[in-house]
Amino acid sequence: MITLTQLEYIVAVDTYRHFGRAAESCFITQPTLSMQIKKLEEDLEIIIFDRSRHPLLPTDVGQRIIDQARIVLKQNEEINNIVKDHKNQVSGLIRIGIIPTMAPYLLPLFIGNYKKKYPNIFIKVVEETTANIVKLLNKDLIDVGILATPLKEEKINEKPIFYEEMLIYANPTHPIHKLKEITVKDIATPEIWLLSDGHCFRDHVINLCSFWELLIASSLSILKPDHLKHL
Amino acid sequence: MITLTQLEYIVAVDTYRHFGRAAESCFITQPTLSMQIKKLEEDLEIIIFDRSRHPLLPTDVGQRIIDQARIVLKQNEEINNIVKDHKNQVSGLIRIGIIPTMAPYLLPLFIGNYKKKYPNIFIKVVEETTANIVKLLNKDLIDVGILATPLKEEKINEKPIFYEEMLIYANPTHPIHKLKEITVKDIATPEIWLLSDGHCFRDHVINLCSFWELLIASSLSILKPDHLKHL
DNA sequence: TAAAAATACTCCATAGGTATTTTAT
DNA sequence: ATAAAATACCTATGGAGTATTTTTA
Repeated sequence: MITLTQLEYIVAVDTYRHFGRAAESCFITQPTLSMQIKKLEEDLEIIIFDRSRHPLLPTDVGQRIIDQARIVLKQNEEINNIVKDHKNQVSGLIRIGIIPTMAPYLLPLFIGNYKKKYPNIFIKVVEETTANIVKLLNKDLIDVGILATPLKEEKINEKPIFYEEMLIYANPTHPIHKLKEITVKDIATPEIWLLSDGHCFRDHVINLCSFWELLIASSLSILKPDHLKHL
Repeated sequence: MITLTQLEYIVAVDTYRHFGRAAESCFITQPTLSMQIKKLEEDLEIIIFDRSRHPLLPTDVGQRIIDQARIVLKQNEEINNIVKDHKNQVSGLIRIGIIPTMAPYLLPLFIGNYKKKYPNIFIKVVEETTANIVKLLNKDLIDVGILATPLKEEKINEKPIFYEEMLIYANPTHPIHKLKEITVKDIATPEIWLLSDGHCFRDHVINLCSFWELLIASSLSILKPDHLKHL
């Protein structure tokens, strides 16, 4: 019979791609972890990890099993949430990944109230790039990511929390003020001031330019907390 | 730590509402079952079953936990399906509940092909009334139900497999032949021939009458296998 | 030749059993 | 009085440990 413990162990090995560190993360020794994983593999008559690769890699079936194991564990965690909810003792750690551009404007809007409502929840915030947040989500090293959508990542469930107009700010004397509609060509100029390369909002502007050929706005307005009043 | 075994046990007790029979269904003795359930209740510091009621009943939290436990177990079962799928050895038991009116016409349309494709699957068919099929589904005593929708049961996922016209068959000399549209009043007559009370198709006709006030058909055409060719 | 995973063995916590008592209709 | 669940006690499987060997970049 498969055990939840075994599922935790294969998920840990998948996360760390290293038996020793995975064992440590589960607060057990490496031989114990090896033993349990071997037992699971023998029970299922399936090789889950290819140890010949370095760093080790799950096999194809192994990956499918691990993905399903993550679902089982998440659903099992829900039981504990039901219990805690019933005892009015919602507690635990919530790990939030957020892009640095949003962090100082978004977090103050809810962290305070949230801590007041759930004093036993600890909130850990990591500021990371979009790409890294996606990686951390996929490895279950964070619980939520706050970033600019859409991601089009299969395993990530997106929930828009607000939409933003994109605006262009220009000097009143700038010729752009006379235009009714602003196209890509009108801002394809070195005069434009964007976030530097690597920032997702820059990518969004670039995407808008290349795909839609019609740019309505710049990314800078995102930073205005006024726009977030309804949160 | 909660174990999958414990989840199976509370689900069994919920299903049978009886420790002895639940234990039997899990192939263990009653004291062992009692012990595990007590242990789970102590671990969670929550009473799951109210033993003072006869037959015993889950508490409110208990019911929420049991419902979640069923989800966890189903998701865990998926791991075995992945394994079997990988070994091209899809096997197991599929329990189908079907209303007697449909059974002899629907089942022959797929059972044969299905058994050919998955020779290691055993199919168990029970013919039951709609109400009983719903009960069996909720208790996980069957895997699928085939019946006339809609049920409006919260926990049951409906998937229409085909729609049927409802037709009225009448003697050529009957005055109904002269009507362009047939309303409830036109068939509110003792002449109508319906399935007897308790049959869901009769209920459907009754519902059509009371809610839509316009009846297009009778239930009898359901029985014509010609209508199922596209399956 | 290091670092990582597997193996050998020991130990003890606990799932499961049998026999019996307690509790509730 | 009877059926059902809880309790007491025993057994043995297997999860987890330490020490060591094997494997491979």
